[in-house]
Amino acid sequence: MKLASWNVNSLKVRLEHVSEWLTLHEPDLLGLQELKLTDDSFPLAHFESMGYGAVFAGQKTYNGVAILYKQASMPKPQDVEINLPSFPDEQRRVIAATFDDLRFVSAYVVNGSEVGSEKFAYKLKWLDALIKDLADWTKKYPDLALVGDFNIAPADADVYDPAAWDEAVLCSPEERSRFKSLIELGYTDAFRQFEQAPSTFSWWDYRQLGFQKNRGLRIDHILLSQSLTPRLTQCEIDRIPRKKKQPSDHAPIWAQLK
DNA sequence: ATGGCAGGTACGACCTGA
Repeated sequence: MKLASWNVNSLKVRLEHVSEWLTLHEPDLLGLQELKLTDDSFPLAHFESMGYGAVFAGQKTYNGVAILYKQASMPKPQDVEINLPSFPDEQRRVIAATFDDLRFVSAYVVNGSEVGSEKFAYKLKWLDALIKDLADWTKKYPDLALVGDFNIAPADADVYDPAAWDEAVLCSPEERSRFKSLIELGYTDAFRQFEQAPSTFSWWDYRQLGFQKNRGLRIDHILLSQSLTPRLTQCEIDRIPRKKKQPSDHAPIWAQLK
């Protein structure tokens, strides 16, 4: 089974890229973030014509998350949940669904703007709620995959210039300690279970040739619960879509489970 | 310290992203 995640930065603009990637990789489950569209504009019929079903939670202009599932291999999603149960929010940042015994969560963690800002405080509170709710979910659903844009680079190895990003947003000790709390619930950072090329990132700034110079961060992750981890056989970040014309600033990440 | 690039909203200029 192949699980994947991609922050598409507008599904409307990226629909062709997503469709090409689905055709090429045929993931069983794909979590999407930053749809930037309302539910009435979600291209459900298009995905269905490609053999994918979807559950989604969008809003105007910002945020928005979805789960695509391959209809040939996956049952209909059960117990669809939107947002964090312990954090009522207008912003659509989480969608979760169960496929057989697998709980799959697609999350778009708050960016946080700048360390010390109001948005940063909101990010930390949001992450505290995620830690609490993930603990509860894990009891209920032992086989759980949490995928998405975490907006946290867990370690200096996940940053092109750790000195320049020292204690900056996405890299601060407050954010990293919360990422660690997620891991300490028994989760595995799937990407780090394998030997990886140094300086492998999942996001690059559009400006100043960020991608061409590989000035990036690894902030998109696939976390697997303890019972799921032994099934993990491969995890890759796919840079190819980032090379296309009019790309998302994020690359997709995928994991293979046996 | 600032701005640079991109998308959305809405049609000028600003907000947000990371």
